[in-house]
Amino acid sequence: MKTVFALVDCNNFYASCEKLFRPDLRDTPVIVLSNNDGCVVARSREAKALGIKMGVPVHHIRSEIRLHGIQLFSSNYTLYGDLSRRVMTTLEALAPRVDVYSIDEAFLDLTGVERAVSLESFGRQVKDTVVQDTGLPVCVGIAPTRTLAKLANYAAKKYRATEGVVDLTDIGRQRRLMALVPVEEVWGVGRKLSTKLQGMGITNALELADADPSTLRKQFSVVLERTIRELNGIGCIPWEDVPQPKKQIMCSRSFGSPLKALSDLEEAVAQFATRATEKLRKGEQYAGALMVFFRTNSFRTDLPQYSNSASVKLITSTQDSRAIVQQVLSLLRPMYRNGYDYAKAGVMLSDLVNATTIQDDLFASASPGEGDRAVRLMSVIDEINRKSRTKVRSARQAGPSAYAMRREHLSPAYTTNWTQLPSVT
DNA sequence: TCTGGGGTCCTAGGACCC
DNA sequence: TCTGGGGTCCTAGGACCC
Repeated sequence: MKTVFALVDCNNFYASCEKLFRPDLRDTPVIVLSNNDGCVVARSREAKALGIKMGVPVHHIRSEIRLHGIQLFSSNYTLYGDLSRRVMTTLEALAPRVDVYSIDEAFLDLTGVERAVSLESFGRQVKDTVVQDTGLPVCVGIAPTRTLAKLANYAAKKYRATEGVVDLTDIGRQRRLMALVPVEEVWGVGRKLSTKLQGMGITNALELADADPSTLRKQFSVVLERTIRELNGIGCIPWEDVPQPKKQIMCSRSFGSPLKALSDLEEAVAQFATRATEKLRKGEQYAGALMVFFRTNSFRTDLPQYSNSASVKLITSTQDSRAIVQQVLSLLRPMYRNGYDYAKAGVMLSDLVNATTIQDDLFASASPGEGDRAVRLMSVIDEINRKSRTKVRSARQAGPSAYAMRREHLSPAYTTNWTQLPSVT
């Protein structure tokens, strides 16, 4: 049976989430900002039409914001995460297999669907059901491979006549569309690669599809070879039946205002280490290595710059916040230099393993039972932190206000906090 | 004044071994 | 002038994704 994928992708996801609870903004241009209200990370249809670009620093577009009355929102990941779950739940009821690819998109397995109903009408059903259940608009691209489904979704978004659904299972249709799509729009072809490809005369998706895969593999990499095959309808990215465990966990932030003192940086990285370890325990994993980094603001070329990072392999894999915080701090201290404005820092946990593959430290001095006690302590802390507003934390972690993120345009937690439910008046 | 955060995969090149 | 060869493992960094 022919494999068929659908890619369902929410339209302007973060901006749509914000508009969902603000019907008064229905036709108003809306943009959502990154952490610290730094860059534009999402734009409503109206904001795109005004030429607001993805990723621009918000202070570069102050005049457009004033001129057009663009509404700003600080990113509200609690809200987006909750609405994302609702969308995915709806999709899981519609298709036998759903692969959640990111917060706002998922691949559906539509293999065999065609025997019951046309793919296009199934796509419309998906789109209508999601908007009915969640209020969020989506587009649906249908094709024999993931890369072509991405392309179909691109067309569904770009061409209004499609009404948000494109069935790209027909080869003639694939080729006609590919001839219209610039090569940089192909999934897996980024800025660097598209510049090089254009230099070779490959400017659209069709020219890439018709290029020789093994030649381009030698010149670039196996990734591009796979992309070419996928454009030709040969699937190279199969279904994963078991979700793959994470391989690394990152926690990093830019600071709302720069930090100078070692003690401030210590507080920050201790907090990142703690949060990263919480994620680790949530996935029931143990870290075998960790890395800490920090840096000044590289955009401030007028200021002295310094950045550094260090990593260490742990003798015993752990999920104990105290051990990880202690390691992170002992890496940080010798790298610290006085006299700089530090703008960002982070902690990365890697070499992640699950409990059954964990290897004990032959030379560990801990008495029997020590490990169990640590595990119990951590799970009690996690439980308290889940339930309570006042967090339990180690003495090293910063209090909530030490270097608070700028979030001047934050919307309420409409769906996850009883006190912030939307009200109808 | 002000420029995000969190991931994955692949490759090249060095270290080491016989 | 000529400077072994080939395998494995690991790491850092690049490129991509959303």
